[in-house]
Amino acid sequence: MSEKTYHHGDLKNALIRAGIEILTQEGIGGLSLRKAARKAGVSHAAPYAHFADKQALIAAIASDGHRRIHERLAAALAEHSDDPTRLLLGAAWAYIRFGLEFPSHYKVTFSGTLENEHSHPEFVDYSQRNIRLLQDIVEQCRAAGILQTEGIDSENQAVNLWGQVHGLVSLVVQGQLPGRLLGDESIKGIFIAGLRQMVLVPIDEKMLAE
Amino acid sequence: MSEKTYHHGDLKNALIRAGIEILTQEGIGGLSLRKAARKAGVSHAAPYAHFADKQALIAAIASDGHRRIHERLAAALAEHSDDPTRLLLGAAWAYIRFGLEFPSHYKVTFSGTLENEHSHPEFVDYSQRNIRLLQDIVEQCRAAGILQTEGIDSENQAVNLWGQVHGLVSLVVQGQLPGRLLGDESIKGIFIAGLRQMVLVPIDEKMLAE
DNA sequence: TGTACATCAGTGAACGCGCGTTCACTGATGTAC
DNA sequence: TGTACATCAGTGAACGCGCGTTCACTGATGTAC
Repeated sequence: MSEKTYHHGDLKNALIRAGIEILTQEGIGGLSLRKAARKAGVSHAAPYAHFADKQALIAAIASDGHRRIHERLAAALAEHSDDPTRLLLGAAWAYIRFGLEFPSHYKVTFSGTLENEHSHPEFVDYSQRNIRLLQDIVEQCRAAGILQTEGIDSENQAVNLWGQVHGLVSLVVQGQLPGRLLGDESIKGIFIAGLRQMVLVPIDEKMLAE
Repeated sequence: MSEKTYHHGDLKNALIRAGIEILTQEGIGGLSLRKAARKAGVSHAAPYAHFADKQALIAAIASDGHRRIHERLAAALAEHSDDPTRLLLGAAWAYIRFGLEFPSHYKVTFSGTLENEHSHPEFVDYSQRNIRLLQDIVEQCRAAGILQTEGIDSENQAVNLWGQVHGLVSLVVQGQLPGRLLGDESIKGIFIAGLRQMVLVPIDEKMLAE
């Protein structure tokens, strides 16, 4: 993989990876096509063979964020197919952990750096896959009597749940919470306390393994 | 206010207003010190008499966002001092409306465009004033038996509530929700449904006047 | 009331920079025969 | 297996641009006497 050849072979993905690294190290302001090309060991014009413009690279990175979240949610779904309470907790916590581990990637995925979401169908697809997956999870929980079904349909409930978790991650990632609340344990506590109010069965903090 | 004088008189605030306008019209990427100066009718070097650098202008705009939110929350508090249910609904809805009316301003306030939040004490102050105000509201609701008090302290509860509302606004403002869910009425519905799950008394949609 | 002077908000030229994007090109690859 | 050729991913020079920031300056303001 590290031989230098005229043709890179996997430049598109290499640029996405490079972009994510730049994001992680320098934040959103530091991302440029030229820098990504440099990091991938390629001339600054090479990206144009794979991306129409800078926005297209950003769209690819944002889509990749959704894809990674999808992976994690799907893994939770597979692991806890027998226990909806653990499923809900596991999925939400997996989501939160992605945000905390890769704050800059998370921000690009959600913070509107992408200017015209709807002109990047691949981004919209990935995003909607996640909504659907979340709605599946919510429906399993409703069927098992873990979530209220009265006065709210499953789509609304899924959006609310997503909003709650996303909001919490955003506040943390964007430095809006006082420092005292920022530790992993503290965030877990806040998250559990919030979930407890929505869920109809008792929740034990120890259900969040790892 | 519109005579042309050598000394502007209120340039600092004029630049903040200009910045907010640019944000509204062109989004975050369009904001530059030079453009704000142009819009305020002043040479491109003039801003440096009032802001140390570009980040300082961004910090001022973000602080102004928090200030405006504070105004709205305080107004809700004053208006509904006798009815905690309406207070909670009114405050949350006032917050949401600010985000929907001024999406770009909202984004700058919360989306981490500001690089080093903690080196802008004025921003931190404004942000913490809002947390405190929200916590006051939560405490009133707890005392009135409208919010659960078991298993969650008022700070956690305030952060959760904030997270939920902020998350919902963010998803909308950043185009993450399918178009079908984006109307004002639809958002109101989602919001009410979410709140209903957290609040111990019945909520009537009509409580959200306006 | 009038004058001298310190203060400071604004000007405009100049700097260097990295960026996005285009273009004519070249080197490698794979396929038809 | 060998050759001709189309395809296309990559190169490097060049473009124009707006930006952040600095600096020596100038015009207005207000205050001490």
